[in-house]
Amino acid sequence: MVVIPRQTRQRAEILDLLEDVDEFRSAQQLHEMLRARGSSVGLATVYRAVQSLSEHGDVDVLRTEDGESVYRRCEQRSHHHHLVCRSCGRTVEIEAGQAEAWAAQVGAAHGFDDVDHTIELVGTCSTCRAAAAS
Amino acid sequence: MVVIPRQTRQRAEILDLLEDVDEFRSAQQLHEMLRARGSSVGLATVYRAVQSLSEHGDVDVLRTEDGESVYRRCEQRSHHHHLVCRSCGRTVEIEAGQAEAWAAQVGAAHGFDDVDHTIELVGTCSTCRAAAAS
DNA sequence: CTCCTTCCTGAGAGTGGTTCCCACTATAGC
DNA sequence: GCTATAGTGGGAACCACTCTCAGGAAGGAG
Repeated sequence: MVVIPRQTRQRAEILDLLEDVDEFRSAQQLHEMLRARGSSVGLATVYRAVQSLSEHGDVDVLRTEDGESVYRRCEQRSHHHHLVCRSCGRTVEIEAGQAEAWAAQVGAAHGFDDVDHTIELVGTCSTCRAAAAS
Repeated sequence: MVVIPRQTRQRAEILDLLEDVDEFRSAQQLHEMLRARGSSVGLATVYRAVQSLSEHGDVDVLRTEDGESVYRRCEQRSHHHHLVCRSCGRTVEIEAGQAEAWAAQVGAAHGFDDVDHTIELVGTCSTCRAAAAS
């Protein structure tokens, strides 16, 4: 019942690009980067690709403060969370076992089942802090 | 330097409505509810009101899964988090001291400053679970 | 109470991210 | 190769949200 996406030039190029990028990027940014690389992929195709990739767990999705979806290919394929620099976008993948245990416990205490959690951290990384101080 | 918004019929009606509503609601939903009540307030005004209210900490904002902003007047005016039923929208305000301590600690461990956190929980409440089981 | 400044309101136009439509093209199994 | 089928792309459509700007109301000064 699992549908395997067809292997096309476009998907390959998008995956290649994602390998080279370390920060969360929007579909539009990815599209622009592809064009800058000289490859032509339609914007709609980029949207379809990142969407399908995220459904398969191959990329992670975040929503920015202004509602834009941003994507990133993470090292860890298993469930994890992110600590993102609000200035440069540098991203650290973090384990949140402790916070997740707390979430499950709080949910249970209020009689809730199947509790999903959204946990994301945003801060200023040491590099950007040093740059700002100068 | 704090700007106090002028007191108008529209803002009063929106606040009144928010008092009566217990779930997170979008600006558009609030607008519709106002019209249903017989009061006419422009959609733009609803957007402006909830935005200003949220900036003043009088209402809480959440982003739904599809990127829509939803608003709710909470009991606690101090910082807190939410456990929301994915089926009926029932909302419980929760303390997250434990999770916040964890967030600050993780941030510090990676050299990040001014770490903000987004922590929201979604589950199925006992009432909805019972209803689904029947 | 009245005037006047300033802010608020609202209808519609504009914006921007995302999805849809659909004719065309490329993939993968045979 | 051939064919069925899925993917592609450009533009239109969509939708939440914001802006514009002229008219109206709030509230302080006198």
